Amino acid sequence: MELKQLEYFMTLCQELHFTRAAEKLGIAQPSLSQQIRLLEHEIGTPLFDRVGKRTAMTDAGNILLEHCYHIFHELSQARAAISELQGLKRGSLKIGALLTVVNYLLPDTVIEFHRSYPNIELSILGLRTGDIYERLLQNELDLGIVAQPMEHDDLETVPFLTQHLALAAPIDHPLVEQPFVTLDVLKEVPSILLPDTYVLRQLINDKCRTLGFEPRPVMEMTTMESITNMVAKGIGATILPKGYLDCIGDQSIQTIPIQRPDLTTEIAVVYRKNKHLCAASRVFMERLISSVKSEN
DNA sequence: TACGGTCACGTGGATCATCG
DNA sequence: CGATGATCCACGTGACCGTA
Repeated sequence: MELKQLEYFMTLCQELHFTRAAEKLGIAQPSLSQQIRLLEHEIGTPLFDRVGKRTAMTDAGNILLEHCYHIFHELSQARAAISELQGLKRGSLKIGALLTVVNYLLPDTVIEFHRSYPNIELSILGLRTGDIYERLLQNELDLGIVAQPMEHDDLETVPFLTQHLALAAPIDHPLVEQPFVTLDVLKEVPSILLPDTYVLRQLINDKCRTLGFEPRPVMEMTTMESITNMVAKGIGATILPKGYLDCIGDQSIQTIPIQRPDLTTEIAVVYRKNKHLCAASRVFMERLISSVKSEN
């Protein structure tokens, strides 16, 4: 059964005359007869009584007509809903972002986006890099925000920020007098770091290895918030994104730049190549990138 | 990407049935 | 019996699909 046949059927119901209905539809009369016959064949019962030259609707025809009104109404509703979606009036947007960027990189963009498009349902999930890639590939996320993006055939990557890492030490620590530190500092100072399943920690490990040592933190914790709490309490120092440290502005913590080597991570938006990038995803991505660029 | 086969659909003419 | 309208049938056209 095709929509075209239902359209022909509805016109014939209005006219109850094959020739006039065909003229109204802009087709030849035999075509109309043929399509109505196909429809009747598919349904398995006559929709019209042909009594001589008179055409009248059967009970089955009346029932189908009633349903046709619903079908075409639903269709017009669907068209309206889709056009609203394209106009960002409704819909949903699911973003998976690294825990290390959720707290300080996204809030401004999220707030601004929500104010502009309050009817878009926004989900921001703090996830680890591997989970972000996995969920993107399973179509569970619209956008992913990752550090140190990897190449993947099915994923598009848009780098938008080079994030500098810095040492965070308790305010009364002797190191805070120095204008900068080198990574060797991790050899002497007790440190609190993310576990080595985290991209940020892997980066620190790699850089330390090039300097000929392995970092030995006194404590490992999975959230940046808990790590900075420990630093503020004087347990040790840590290495975290400078942007995050500036953002929390904890008075009991001093941020010291790291030099030789510079420690940076590339932050990127990632999305599926073959998936239609909806208007909400596109707008969010553009706003995030422009907000980060205006701050740097 | 070009080509050929298949299929669905529309058209026009012929035919049939019915009405006045 | 002529006018009108529905159906049948052959044919043309375009879309789609598989293949080289």
